[in-house]
Amino acid sequence: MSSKPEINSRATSYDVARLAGVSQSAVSRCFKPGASISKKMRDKVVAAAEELNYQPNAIARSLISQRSHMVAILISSQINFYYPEVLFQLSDRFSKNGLRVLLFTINGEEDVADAIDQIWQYQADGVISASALSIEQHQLLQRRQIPVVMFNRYFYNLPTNTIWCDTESAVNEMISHLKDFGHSKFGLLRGPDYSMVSQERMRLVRQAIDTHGGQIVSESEGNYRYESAAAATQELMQHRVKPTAIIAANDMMAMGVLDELKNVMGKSVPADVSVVGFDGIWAASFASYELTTVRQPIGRMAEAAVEMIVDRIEKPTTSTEKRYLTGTFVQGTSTGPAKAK
Amino acid sequence: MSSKPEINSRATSYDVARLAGVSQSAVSRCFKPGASISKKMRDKVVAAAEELNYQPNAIARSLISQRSHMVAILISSQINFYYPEVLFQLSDRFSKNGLRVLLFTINGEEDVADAIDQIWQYQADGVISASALSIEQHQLLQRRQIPVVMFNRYFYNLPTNTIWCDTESAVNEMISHLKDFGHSKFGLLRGPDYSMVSQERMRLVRQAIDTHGGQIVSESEGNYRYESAAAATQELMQHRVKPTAIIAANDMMAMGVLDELKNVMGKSVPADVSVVGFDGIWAASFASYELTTVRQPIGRMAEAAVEMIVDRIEKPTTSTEKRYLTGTFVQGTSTGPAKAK
DNA sequence: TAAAGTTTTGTTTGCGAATGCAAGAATGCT
DNA sequence: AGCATTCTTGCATTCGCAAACAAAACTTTA
Repeated sequence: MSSKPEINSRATSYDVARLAGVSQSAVSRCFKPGASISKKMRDKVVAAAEELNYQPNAIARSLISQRSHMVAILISSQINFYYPEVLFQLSDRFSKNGLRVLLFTINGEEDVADAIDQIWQYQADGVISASALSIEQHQLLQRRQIPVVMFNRYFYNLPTNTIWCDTESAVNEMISHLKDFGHSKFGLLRGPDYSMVSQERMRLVRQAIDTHGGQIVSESEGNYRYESAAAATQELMQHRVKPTAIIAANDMMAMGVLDELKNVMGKSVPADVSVVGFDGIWAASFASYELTTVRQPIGRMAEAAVEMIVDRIEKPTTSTEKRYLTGTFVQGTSTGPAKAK
Repeated sequence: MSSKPEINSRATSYDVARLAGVSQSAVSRCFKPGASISKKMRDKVVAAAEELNYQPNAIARSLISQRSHMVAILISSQINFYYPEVLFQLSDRFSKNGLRVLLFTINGEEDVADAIDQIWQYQADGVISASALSIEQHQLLQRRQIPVVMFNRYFYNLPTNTIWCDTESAVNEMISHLKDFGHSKFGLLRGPDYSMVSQERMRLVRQAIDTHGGQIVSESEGNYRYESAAAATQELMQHRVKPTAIIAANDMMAMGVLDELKNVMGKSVPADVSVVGFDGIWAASFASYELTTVRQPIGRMAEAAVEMIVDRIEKPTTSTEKRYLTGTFVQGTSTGPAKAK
């Protein structure tokens, strides 16, 4: 209340107890929600605590209670607007749930290993992984009994907690939408071949193309990053039969494709070529792009991830679960009628 | 080494000590760099530790050593590509310095207050603030003896540790560049008026315009966000004397201006209007924008911030310091010759 | 009003590692 | 060899709080 310019050394629960004339355990109870304590006692303690500017030491509390109330987030530090969106969504929600975020930005395999050690050392209550994680690393965390939720990651035949975006019907809509515009020659810009997300997206795309008719006239592999799209676009367009629509495995690359087409190759989008992506990142909706895409419900996915990890922390024996949230088809202006031959 | 599918309960230094036939303090010393310990002892301990998969408990270590090796980062969760860039740069560097990042994404005043409490409770060793922080809140942290480094924030007349980008000469270059292109009628899109960054940038812009000649024909205020640029652009362009160049207080808004001009108002950039921004965010370099801008050396600034906070943690009595890193003028294609009248 | 039940409070121990101190081992020096 | 010096090691204590248990205070009920 009053401003205190002087330097306080940190007050402990004993200091508060002494000032309030009660025992240390009373102070502890006063700060533990749901503990049995009388109003009179609480008032006394609170008054003393305020006087001393006391706040419980979370470190000590973590040590004794074996619960740090910290959750680790592993996230790729790759320059891809998708990740920051996920991260901020997760972080906002964790703080609303009374959990602190221990952030690990991942640049490579060795960063993950390091992060896993730190998670263990800091007794993180749980882990959300939105970055590459090997099966071994996942198992290591399991052995250490740390709940893990994979965000848009997956292992076949392994019991993992996963939040996944189901894009099947949206992909169907997307291809149908392109078909309606008269597209039948597609160019595919895949993500890295090891990426399950890319594999799945491309599988659904092929399946939908089979269903609706049309053919894939050229293919290329990118690394999900904006920069990788330039060369890939050239490759896709140099094919003898040119695609009239390019399907990129994520928005970031789709933006790169669009930029390469429009600003480097002098093509017009969608008049000459249509472009679609995946993710529904914010930047894809900018007027310069207005991508047609399959949007992940990132907010809801983050929500679900937080719920799931909180459950697993509270009840570690809960069996694993995969939650599929449905992606939605978003029509932008990057798609239009196929150019007449 | 060998794969151990069974569930280990966590080993403590006592377990290791018992297995190695030494005292607990020997184990502790073995894991403390620079402690006095013989090779024979170290080998014994390391062997036992590996056998038990032991890693020191950072929580316990923090409690006794009064050093958590965690640094808090306060960062606005506003949708502005600048922040994620800063955050990832900081995070990557902290992990290289053996510090963990406790992330606080900030949505409003009350989030900051909450974060400050958590920082105190978790005994964070230091704080990097790249979000709004009131003087009172800053002082509270000072009273609690927690080193703070402000990232692109500032208080007049207060001893604070600050990393700041000095854009004076770059702004000069920018205006001179516009002048060379024949621009003399400028539209200013300010950031929020309380923002020191915006104040400073606009001050330098006005000063440079005074120096090089030219006039500000219209002004508007935005909130640094992409969306706020649309209406502001309309406002700027509806003036009786239309600006031939628009100067936005950050790239995010400059991108919005560009999009509004090109994609909504049907203008051409830079043929009809030139646009410039500030920050030098990655997205501003995309082919659809290629903004002319004043780039902050974000990497070096992050580096400096980390260095500074590490110094302050190691030697808390070090006097405060402001470090000004020089921004650079970056010429894109969003600027060109002023349209003949 | 006294016994039984309920709630509140205090006492004590322990979470897991770091560290000052003192004892013990190893080394240097004459 | 004998003594001083340096290096290692173990013992005991400490960090700040939580929680099991015991003791005390307060309610209820017959």
